[in-house]
Amino acid sequence: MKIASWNVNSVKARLPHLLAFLAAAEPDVLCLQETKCLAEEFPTAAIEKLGYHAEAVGQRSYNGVALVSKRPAEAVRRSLPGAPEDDQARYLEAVFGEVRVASLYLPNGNPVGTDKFAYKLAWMERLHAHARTLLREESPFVLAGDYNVCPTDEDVYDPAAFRGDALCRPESRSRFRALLYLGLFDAFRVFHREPHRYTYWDYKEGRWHRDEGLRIDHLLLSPQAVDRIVACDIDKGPRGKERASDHTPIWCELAA
DNA sequence: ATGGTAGCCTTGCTA
Repeated sequence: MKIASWNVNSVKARLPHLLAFLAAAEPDVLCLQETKCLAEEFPTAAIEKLGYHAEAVGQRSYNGVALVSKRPAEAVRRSLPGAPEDDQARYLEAVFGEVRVASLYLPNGNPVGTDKFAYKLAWMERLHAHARTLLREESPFVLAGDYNVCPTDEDVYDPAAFRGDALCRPESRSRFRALLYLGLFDAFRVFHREPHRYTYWDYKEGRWHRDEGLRIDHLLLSPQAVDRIVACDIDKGPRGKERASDHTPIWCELAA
């Protein structure tokens, strides 16, 4: 079972690239973030032509997440528990066979010191509480998405320049580590120890061409999912295309 | 030389 995650930075602007990725990579489940469109405007028909199903939550202009899958989603959860007043479309979770998969778009949190940073940290604490609940089931699950956290300085092209950034602040990193301390695994690091492997490159200043990026898109796996993992990697192909998203997909393969 | 890019029901905000 192949599970991929990709922040597409507008699903409408990226539809040709999205369809090409589905056809080439053939993931069983693809988690999308920053779709930037209402659920009823999600390009479901084009995706269904490739034999995929789609579930989406969205809002105008910002945020929005989706699950694109070969088999239909079951037991769909359309928000992260813990804050019923939170109307930002950042979390979607469903069951596909024996594996539960979430597509999440964690708040960016910049600028530090504002309510945006406080919202990010609170959102991470809600995610921690929810992960703890899911772990009690002792079943395979994958929390996939744009975490907007560089776990260590090895995940940043210029750690000094990002020291004060919400993606690298100690408060963000400690909450990310708290997810690992629960027993979740950073799937990429199960297979790759080398530093400076990125999933995001800023559009500005030629960052892509100089490979100056950040590793902020992650697949966090429950122990029962890690027991099945056979591969995980970053697919840099889509980032190199014309009119690319600023993120590229990360994927893992779980044995049946 | 305080810039640069991309997307959005755009003229400012988010990333």
